[in-house]
Amino acid sequence: MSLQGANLGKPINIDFAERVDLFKNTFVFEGLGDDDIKEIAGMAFAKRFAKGGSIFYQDEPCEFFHVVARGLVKVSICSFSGSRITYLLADRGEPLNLVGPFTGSPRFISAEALEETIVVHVNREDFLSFAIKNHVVIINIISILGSAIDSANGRIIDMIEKPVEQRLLKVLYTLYEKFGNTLKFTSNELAELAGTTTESTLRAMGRLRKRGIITSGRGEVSITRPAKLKLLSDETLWV
Amino acid sequence: MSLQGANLGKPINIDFAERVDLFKNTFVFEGLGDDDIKEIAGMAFAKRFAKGGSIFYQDEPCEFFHVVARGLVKVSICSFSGSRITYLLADRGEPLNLVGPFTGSPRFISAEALEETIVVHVNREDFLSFAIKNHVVIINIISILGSAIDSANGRIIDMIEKPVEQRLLKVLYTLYEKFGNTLKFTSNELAELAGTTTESTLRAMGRLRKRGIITSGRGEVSITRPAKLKLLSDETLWV
DNA sequence: ATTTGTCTATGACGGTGATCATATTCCGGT
DNA sequence: ACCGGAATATGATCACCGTCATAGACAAAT
Repeated sequence: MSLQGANLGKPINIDFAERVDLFKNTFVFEGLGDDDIKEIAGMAFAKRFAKGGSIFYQDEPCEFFHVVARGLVKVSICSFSGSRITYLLADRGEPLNLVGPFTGSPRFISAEALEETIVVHVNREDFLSFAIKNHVVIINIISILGSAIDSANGRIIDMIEKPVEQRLLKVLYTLYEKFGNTLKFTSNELAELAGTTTESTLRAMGRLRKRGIITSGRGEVSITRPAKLKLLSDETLWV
Repeated sequence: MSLQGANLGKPINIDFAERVDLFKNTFVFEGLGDDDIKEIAGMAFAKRFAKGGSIFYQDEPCEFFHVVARGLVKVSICSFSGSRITYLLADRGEPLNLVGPFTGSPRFISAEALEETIVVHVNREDFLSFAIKNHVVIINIISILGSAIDSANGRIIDMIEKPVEQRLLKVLYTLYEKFGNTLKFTSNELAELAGTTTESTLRAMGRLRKRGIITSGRGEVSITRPAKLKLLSDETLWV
């Protein structure tokens, strides 16, 4: 159980060239010239987080713009009563917080490393003035936020009209497209994506196993019939 | 039943001064100087829509930035199977589409006038270059989008952990804060906000009526005990 | 005045899935 | 090597709520 402040991340040095390479693969910066990329890369510094480490916590004011350089980060939102949904699974090149840098105010999300992870930070104000100077960045951010809103609304509709099993299929197919055949997630993590309980996820997975669509072991699921999966889950999420 | 293109809205003239006044009350433009407000107001023109009229329809590419000048507009998203959730109830000063102008691409939302309504339009490109020139606008937009994302995620969690009645309480309290004691909405419209069916909404309303929290008539609900309502629905939505 | 459609209202039914409980397996830490 | 915690697995229960059906009230239209 990762207590707040338990794993704050250790500063770590990564090459300027490596940071440039990272930002060239970051969608938010797509459309920028090399010089601009270098400018923002020059302001960035990195931290390393162990599995389970907390990159930021809900209700903390936003100080940095974060981009994952290596590893995998789960961004999730948790209710008072304890239910939690994960909202983004960010790997290399994906930012963790697009809104925070603009408002500075805390939001109800927290970010946790799902494996050994390196996250690159840029000071909020630096990122802000850089974004404002470079319109492309703004447009990219707004279009990503638009997708996020669409996705969230889609999930609401799915909660209304789709049974657990179909939501899980959608989750699995989305993850398959992003991470490939072998998905290193626990049933609990999948449940947080599908908006259901661990038990229901386990039961649904049992059925999918019987139908030969997946195999599963402790902390991992393998897609054996992607084509069938695709067929069954017509749409995908944005995760 | 409003068929596509049935009510496209009639061009209508409204004073320059009136447009300026509108934009001064539009949160997206908060922080702008008078001259800037006048500049964007100069580019705006208005249309009138009858009750039930369609301001824009899903899958249409975005051509304009829209702001409600008078009346009330329901922005909603509809699934293939027909379930629909309403995502925004916009009255005077509220924009209908913040993302569209930046991407230009169609999104899965549609906007319908709930009463006699006047909507002010600005050409997408005009609005875009204006926003980019004026950083405050960008920051305002991004912070609104952030709220929208938070709200949508909150609704997902509510779908998981709150029963219909509590979701309805939240909807009613939110509407009460925005529109006052008398809410001119049908049970079906409330259902689309609470993420449930018309029948379940009607049943829940019956219970609230028995508890003396509301009274209701055809197409309208009145809040008789706001304090109790507030107490029961600890949080509010962003609608 | 009659009709038509929308909105409200309520009953009956049945399934889904959350909750609680228990058992077993697997992995990591000491 | 042992122990403890986490993850998987599965059963039993039951309330919520979606679906279908029916009926009446009200408003607007012809």
